[in-house]
Amino acid sequence: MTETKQADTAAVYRTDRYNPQEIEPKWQARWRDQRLYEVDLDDASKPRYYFLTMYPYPSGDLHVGHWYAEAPADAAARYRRMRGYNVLFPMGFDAFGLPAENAAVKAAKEGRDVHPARLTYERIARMEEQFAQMGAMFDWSKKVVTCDPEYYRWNQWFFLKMWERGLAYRKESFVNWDPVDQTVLANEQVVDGRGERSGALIERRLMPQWHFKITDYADELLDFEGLDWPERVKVMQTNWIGRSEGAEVTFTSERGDPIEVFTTRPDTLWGATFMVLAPEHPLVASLTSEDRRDEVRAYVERASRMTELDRQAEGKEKTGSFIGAYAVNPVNEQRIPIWIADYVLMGYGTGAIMGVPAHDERDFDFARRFGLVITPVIQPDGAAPLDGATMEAAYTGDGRMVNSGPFDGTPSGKEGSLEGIRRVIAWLEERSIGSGKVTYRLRDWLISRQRYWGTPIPMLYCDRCGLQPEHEGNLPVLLPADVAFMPTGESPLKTHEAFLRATCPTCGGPATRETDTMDTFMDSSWYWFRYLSPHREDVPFDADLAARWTPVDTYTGGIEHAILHLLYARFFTKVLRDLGLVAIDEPFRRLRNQGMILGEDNEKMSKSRGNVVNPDLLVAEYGADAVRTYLMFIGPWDQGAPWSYQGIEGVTRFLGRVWSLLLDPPEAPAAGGAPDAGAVEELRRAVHGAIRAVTEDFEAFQFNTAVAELMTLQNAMSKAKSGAVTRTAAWQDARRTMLLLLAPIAPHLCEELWERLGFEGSVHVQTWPDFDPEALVRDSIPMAVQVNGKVRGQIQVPTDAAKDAILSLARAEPNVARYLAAGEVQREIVVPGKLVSFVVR
RNA sequence: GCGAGGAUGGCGGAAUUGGUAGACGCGCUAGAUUUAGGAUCUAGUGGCCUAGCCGUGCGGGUUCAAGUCCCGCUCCUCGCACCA
Repeated sequence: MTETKQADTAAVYRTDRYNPQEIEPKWQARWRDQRLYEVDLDDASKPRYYFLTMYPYPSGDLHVGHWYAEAPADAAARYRRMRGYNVLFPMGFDAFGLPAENAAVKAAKEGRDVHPARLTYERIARMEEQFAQMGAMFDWSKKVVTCDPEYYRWNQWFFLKMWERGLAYRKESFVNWDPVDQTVLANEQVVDGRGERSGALIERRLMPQWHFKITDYADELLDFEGLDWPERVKVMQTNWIGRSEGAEVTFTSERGDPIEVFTTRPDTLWGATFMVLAPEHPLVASLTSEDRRDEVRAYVERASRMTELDRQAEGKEKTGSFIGAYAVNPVNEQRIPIWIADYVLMGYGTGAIMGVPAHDERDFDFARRFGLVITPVIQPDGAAPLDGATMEAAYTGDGRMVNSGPFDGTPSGKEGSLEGIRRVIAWLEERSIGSGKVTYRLRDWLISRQRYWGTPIPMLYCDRCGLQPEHEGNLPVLLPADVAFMPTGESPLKTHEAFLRATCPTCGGPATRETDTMDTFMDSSWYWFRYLSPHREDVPFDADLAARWTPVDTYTGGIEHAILHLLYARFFTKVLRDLGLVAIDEPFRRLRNQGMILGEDNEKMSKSRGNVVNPDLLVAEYGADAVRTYLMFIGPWDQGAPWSYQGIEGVTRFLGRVWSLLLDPPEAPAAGGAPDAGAVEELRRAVHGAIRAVTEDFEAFQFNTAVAELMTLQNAMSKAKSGAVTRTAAWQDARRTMLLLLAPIAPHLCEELWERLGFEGSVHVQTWPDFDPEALVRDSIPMAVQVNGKVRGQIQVPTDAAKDAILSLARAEPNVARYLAAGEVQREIVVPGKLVSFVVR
């Protein structure tokens, strides 16, 4: 009888080493079958928490970067759920976009037929399988796929609403043309003069394009009040919006044409000795004198042909051309020459500037290059009077106004006193020659793309009625499936007869459909609302659910979206608010960015370098839990780190140790078998210390130290483990706590152990443990003793008895005892667990 | 140039309000086990001229006490950059 029982016990415990390949698929299937992660959005019994991670583009393969983005986020979401929240953690796919279309074009070149839709849905299916391997708690019942007509019809619907409000408009303008991808790009998508995706040199072209009026919201977008966002993201957006305050002043050509300029230094108006217009400025042609015509035309043409990169490559070396005309400076009636130069940009301010070489570095360079007059009008205090003929650089600092008519002597500048600037603006306004003005670097969002694989813009061209919006009832304007991709890369919509043919919603006559599609950033500007009701056909999203579930509590994703996506998403949320669809101003309350995983060689992973780490192989080799744990342990999440195979071996060992630590039968009890009270106390302390530390780490997104704490707990438990200790309640508590704390990180392992140890239910629906502060208090702790900064020894100190500490010290340190006796101790500083210092005279 | 962040062992990285720097892991060393290797376990591991001294990029400062605070530098990463 006894023998049988022992054999049974052994059978339970003898497993078996930790084998993730066996347990992980089992639990993934069970969680799916039990619908463990489906969220009831109407459950009001618990506080709501919306945890969102940026949805991926369906490239067809989950790489380590996806794991790095999603696995720690999943752990954080699981933690939040264990804290008692009803957590929504959805996932979807950003499914429109160029790669799929380019694949189709490439196939067409090779005589094969590949449709982007088929390709995209295949890739999505494959990536969903890979996502399942991660063991994440995504609620797939809320899945959003942006190339589904049920999704993109709402892009079209929003577009129409924005059209009605004047927030969407079509305008001919200079645009960034990507000759490789055969489409225009938003300013945000041009990096160093090259296309963000293709890397091709961007050309400037004048084309009619669709825009969203994001500039209407520039000021509001500068306000990050109440947002818990990384500083650098806020700074990047602020710089991008580029607000500057100044004045708009009207100069006049000799002939009488008004020429507006923008300046941030109206206090330097008296120092304007020339004007510069952008080469594209509309007045250039008419103002240019006969004798300068050829040269000016040549300059304009050269500038227009230049790519953005060429313009930048010119560096500080200024070029320009005098146009043979003069303007009158309205403040002092001075006659000044008008030039054109490409350092003046048509797209910023008014496309024209006043040249104040004495107080602007660029104007100074330009004046020096072309021998123009330099007249100082700001005199720095306590310096020799500035002389335009001998100045070696522009003076951009503060000083007193000189040579400035009624303002002479006024303190002025950007740094200290703004008095001069303020008074000059008031003076300009009185005389109606200028006014205070705020200018932004931000341009309107160019949303049209000359591509097929995107949301068709629901607009029509009618010969009789002109530009007309499609009827709401006719939405969605479907992308035709039967298209032939041309090797040229040109959008097949342009030649698709059935798509082009439409009926004018106003006159009923024939009309032609717009063939441009929308930027895919449109799709990602509102997808988190759609997760709440992904299949509603009557509204883009359930307003009631949106009211309860948004703004998103925590949003995570890559820093590369600091400007593009995040700025558009904020803009769009404000538009939705103004359309009366939501009541919030900001979409994401808390934002956290993960860094990048580099190859083992500390370089960016790339096929050509051969340093790519394949997560599928990692899962096969180490298991998903090990991959998750390692990615969380590898370093601070926002920083990223180089991959290390030795590193993942380390966490694999840790998980294996947890496995055998919790399952293996204890050694035979020592003689007598009474547990050592000190050891039990030490174990309790380790357990509660871990609860406190891991909790804090999860709150702060410090996953690396959370894992480190659990390793420390494992070490403490291994040390404490003995036959006697394992019979105590403290050991039971330690086992349970270890599983609860580790569950968000290594969900499969913990679920398996939870079951094997006979605990109730699923570990993932348990409540996160609280730590007991009492458990952390030591009755006696070692302290270093420091006197006037020198460590003089170590003593055991009862925490609640500073007096005793002094007495102990007095015994240990004769010198201090002497001071004490002499009453010379000024104060003592006792820091529990740290050290004791004494300050003596 | 402007803005943000950073510099800590052989490596990745830890260090509430200033309180015994180097947690945790990797690597390394020794031992146990093993026919051997691997795996696993145990102990050790900042440096040095080792009763002690020196150590957190450099130079000053504040403090009983500085990786942490202040002043002045150097270097690195990222973002923006002729924006008037």
